[in-house]
Amino acid sequence: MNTKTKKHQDPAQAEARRQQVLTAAADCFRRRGYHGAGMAEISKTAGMSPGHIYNYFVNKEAIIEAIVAQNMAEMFSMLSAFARVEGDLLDALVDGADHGVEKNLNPAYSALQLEMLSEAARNDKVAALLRHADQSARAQIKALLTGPEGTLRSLPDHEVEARLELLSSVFNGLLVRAVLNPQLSRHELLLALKPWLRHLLSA
Amino acid sequence: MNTKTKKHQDPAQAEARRQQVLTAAADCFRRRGYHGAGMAEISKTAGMSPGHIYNYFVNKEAIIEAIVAQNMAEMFSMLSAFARVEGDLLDALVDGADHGVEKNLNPAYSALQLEMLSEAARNDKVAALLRHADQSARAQIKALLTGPEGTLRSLPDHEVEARLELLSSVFNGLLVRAVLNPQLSRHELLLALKPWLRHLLSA
Amino acid sequence: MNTKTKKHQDPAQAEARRQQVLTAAADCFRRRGYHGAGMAEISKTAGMSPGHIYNYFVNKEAIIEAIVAQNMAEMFSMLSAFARVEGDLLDALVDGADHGVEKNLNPAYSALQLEMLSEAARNDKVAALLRHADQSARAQIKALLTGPEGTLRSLPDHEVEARLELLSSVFNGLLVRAVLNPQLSRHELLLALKPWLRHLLSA
Amino acid sequence: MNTKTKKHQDPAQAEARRQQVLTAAADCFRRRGYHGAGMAEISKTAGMSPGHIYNYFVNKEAIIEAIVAQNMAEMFSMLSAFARVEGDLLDALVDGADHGVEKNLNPAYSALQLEMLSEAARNDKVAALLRHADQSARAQIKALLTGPEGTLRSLPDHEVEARLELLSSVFNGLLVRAVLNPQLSRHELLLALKPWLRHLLSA
DNA sequence: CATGAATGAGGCTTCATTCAT
DNA sequence: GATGAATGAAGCCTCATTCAT
Repeated sequence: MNTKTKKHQDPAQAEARRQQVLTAAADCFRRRGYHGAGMAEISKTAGMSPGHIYNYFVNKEAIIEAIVAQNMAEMFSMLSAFARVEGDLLDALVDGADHGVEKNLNPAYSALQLEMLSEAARNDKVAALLRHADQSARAQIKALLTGPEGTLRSLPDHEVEARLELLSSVFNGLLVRAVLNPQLSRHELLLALKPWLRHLLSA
Repeated sequence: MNTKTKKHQDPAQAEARRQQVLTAAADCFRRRGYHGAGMAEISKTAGMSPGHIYNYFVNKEAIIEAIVAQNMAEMFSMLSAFARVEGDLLDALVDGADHGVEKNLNPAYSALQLEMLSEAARNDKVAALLRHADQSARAQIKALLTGPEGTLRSLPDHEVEARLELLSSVFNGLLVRAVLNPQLSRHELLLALKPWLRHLLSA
Repeated sequence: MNTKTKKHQDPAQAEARRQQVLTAAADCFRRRGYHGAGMAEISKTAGMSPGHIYNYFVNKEAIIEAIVAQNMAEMFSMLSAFARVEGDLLDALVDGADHGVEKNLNPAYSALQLEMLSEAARNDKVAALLRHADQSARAQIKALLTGPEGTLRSLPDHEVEARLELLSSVFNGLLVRAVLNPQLSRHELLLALKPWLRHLLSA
Repeated sequence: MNTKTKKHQDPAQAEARRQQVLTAAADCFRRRGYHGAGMAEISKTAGMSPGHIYNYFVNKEAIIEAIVAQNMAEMFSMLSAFARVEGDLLDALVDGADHGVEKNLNPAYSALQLEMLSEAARNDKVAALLRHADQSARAQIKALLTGPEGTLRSLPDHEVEARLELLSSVFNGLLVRAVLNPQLSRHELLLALKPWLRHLLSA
């Protein structure tokens, strides 16, 4: 519903402009934080006037909401890929860890994600979006693991839930690790992570 | 060096005042976030005038730095307790998970911690403090686990490091889970967490 | 001179467009006030693009000026009607009070009129137009009343002027009453007004 | 309730500051209109920083509301004076016309009043205040005129109401006359007004 | 003629910080 | 030590106006 606040004559170009703003804003939020980044800076980064941004977003808040929504969509499509995987699901998931670690440890990604998380503490809309994204992601993985060929199909629900929570916790934790230990070696972490992951995702 | 920027006549009372501010500020930051909390609110919560706060802190920034430093000290003393534990260290650590989960899932704690983490992304001083705290904590646990009676004393260093990193990641991740899944059942999480923890901390 | 700042190919259509804008603008000014109404809203109401309005008016200010000028013309033609009246002039004037009361108490008319009056306090052009309109109107009535068959033809000029001023005052005051007492009963007001009016317009 | 948004240590000085702002704002509103006057100009006129104004008024709107309220109070106390008059009430009222004419024809007073009236068209709070003031004023006069010694005590209510409405209309109309005919001679107007007034206020 | 995307100055308001008392 | 009145820079946002198409 946010995507079409105003009707634009050329929706394609309008969408491009919207993206310009989102990209610029994400960049600014990473560098200065949500509160630290001013609309002036965002507009300069986006290569457009401050006033014009308001043709695409009603608010500064609407911008971070759109970024959250976009992140949500990306994660969704990433997870959907597993549903279409050929061969062993478990292997695919464990192999996917490489990508997950890389992504979450990326300082830019981590910074923006933490920014949104702390904004969630005082902005209910952002919180709701993030929670919805998280819940959907967990639901998707759960469906895979408890489906007809899922490795956890025989486990009681609460056990599955707890494991997913643990899984989420580790990957979410990497966002924090990216800040607290930037030198962290991805390689050695994965060496310890993968066996545990395989264990966690098996009955 | 921050503690004594100016000489106070009665250092004891001065320290008490400082604490008043820190407690009040931490409270406000939790509720409103670092940027959301104003000096006016902090000063009212602390029961002192806004102007007076500047006798103890040069900046609003200096306040959050002091809070970070304080958190560091607390974590330190908590970990030190394990060094003095009687009986099996592994049992003690695994049992300590209850407390760790409870603490990190606490919304107020989580909110403040995330606030500091995202502040770290753009405030080097805060980042340095947090990293130092994190490193010290890991070093302390590492010392316990690789000491003469440590369960991991026979493992290669990089393996120990990776496991500690994983351990940190899970607990740090709980800060995020507190936001994304506030209904999360501590009990069931612990049921899944403890066996894994025991495994991680054993050779 | 405002009407033809730029040459338009088809003057007839140009004039129609101008009217579209004036009608739309008057409507918006009534509902939102001069400052409250934006060019965007006016252009939408007028069914034309914001940019295009500037082909007919150099300014937003020019629009309200044109509205004032138009009002002036309307009042002129209304008063001219009395000059052509058959039968007793006094009766015609007193009967005209119905229409005058109705018009001035109309909230939409009153709102726009007050808007223009307060704009006049700081916009000399608007002030000049309004004064010219007022003066012309009074001159017209004066001519009627002091003409060969006028009821006031024997009174000294200053007395006539004072009575006209009083007359104007009452009707102008209705604009204010429309705001301050919207429930005001036209009927009962007229009952008290008409005798006085007849008295005022007789020697 | 507006008077005490925040507690001030020295209420006397606080009230003085409030008055400074009100006086300055009324001045600016007269010269530039409510929308035309910026907080910057008001603050400069009031001899205080823009930010500080917000210690006394939550809003720009609250300022005009306070001005309206103040006007209301003034009118109240003026009318109350008639209640305590010795001698003939009718004479007192008719004599009071001098003051009423002088006041309403004053360009500064008229400008501000018209500003508030047109603001009332789109600001319900302002409208409510103005209507309340007007109603109270009429009620006060009505009480005098229909009291035990009132000249209109024998008239039916609707007749009294209509006459008061007419009375209000004439004086309100002077606000408009001040704009439309600034040269208007007070003296000659009064000559025509007073007899009519005496007639209107007698049975 | 007509559009509407784009501009950017300026408006209201907040808030960390200072300083006279 | 302690206050809180006062500051003013900076933030978000609006809107009259322009101009490429």
